[in-house]
Amino acid sequence: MVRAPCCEKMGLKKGPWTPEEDQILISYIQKYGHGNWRALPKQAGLLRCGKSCRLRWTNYLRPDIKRGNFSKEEEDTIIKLHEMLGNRWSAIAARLPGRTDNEIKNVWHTHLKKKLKQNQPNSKIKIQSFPETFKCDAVNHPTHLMKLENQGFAPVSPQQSCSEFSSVVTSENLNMDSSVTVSEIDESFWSETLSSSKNSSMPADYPAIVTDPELQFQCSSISTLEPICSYGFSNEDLGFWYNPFLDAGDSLELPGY
DNA sequence: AAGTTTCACAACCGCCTAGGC
DNA sequence: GGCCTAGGCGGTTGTGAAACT
Repeated sequence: MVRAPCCEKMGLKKGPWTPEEDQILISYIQKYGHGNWRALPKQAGLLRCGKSCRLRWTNYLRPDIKRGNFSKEEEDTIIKLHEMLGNRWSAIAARLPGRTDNEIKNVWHTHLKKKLKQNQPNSKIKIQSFPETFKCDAVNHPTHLMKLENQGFAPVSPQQSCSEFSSVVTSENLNMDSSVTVSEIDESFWSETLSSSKNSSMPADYPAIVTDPELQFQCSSISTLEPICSYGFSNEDLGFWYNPFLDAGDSLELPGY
């Protein structure tokens, strides 16, 4: 692919936008829309590349953008969504009306990452009861790229057959309020897990716990899940755990979300 | 008060993907 | 099917402001 010449070589301007440039862009888009970003700057009389115009509009000038500091609620939402989705800023922004991916990315790197480090030295989730109602305090776990280990609970791993997995997940050695250590795993875990579950002993209708985009938890079956990236599954962007005690369609309570 | 460092955030860069031809 | 382009995304950088020495 032939890369387009950079802005400077084309004699186009870079760097911070002036109020005059902003006004030209706003007026043009209000009048004609932004069907073709590449052609827009020329037609509007701006010495900018289309990409720069698109970024300025989507990140700063759009009328539906919420300016100002993030509220506590918004910060909490970002933290929770980041646990589920990782650095998928646009997916996170889609769930925060009026906020842009760039803004969320910045607030994450400048505030929230530090805040999390200070507040959460240990990565643990708490199992409150199991298996009648699966409850967990998910506030502290870092991302959904994790493996639940020991104390009688583990997600399915590529090496485990269905029966082996069932035997691992028992409630007998789980006490109320017992904790489960969480460790991060590499991205191949989920893709391997999916291929393993599809290839072998995992029944197609094996129940899974699925987090949906609205942060509601529900059960589904593995047959309805599709990989969307190396570490997630679903039609959209979901994390999941297996729980053989649940049937597809069951609902669960997961405080903290 | 002046110089230096740190912080916050806007903007850019380069890669990827979808879609048209 | 291959090429090309536009748009979208996440990572990174640049720069002005604030805090610190």
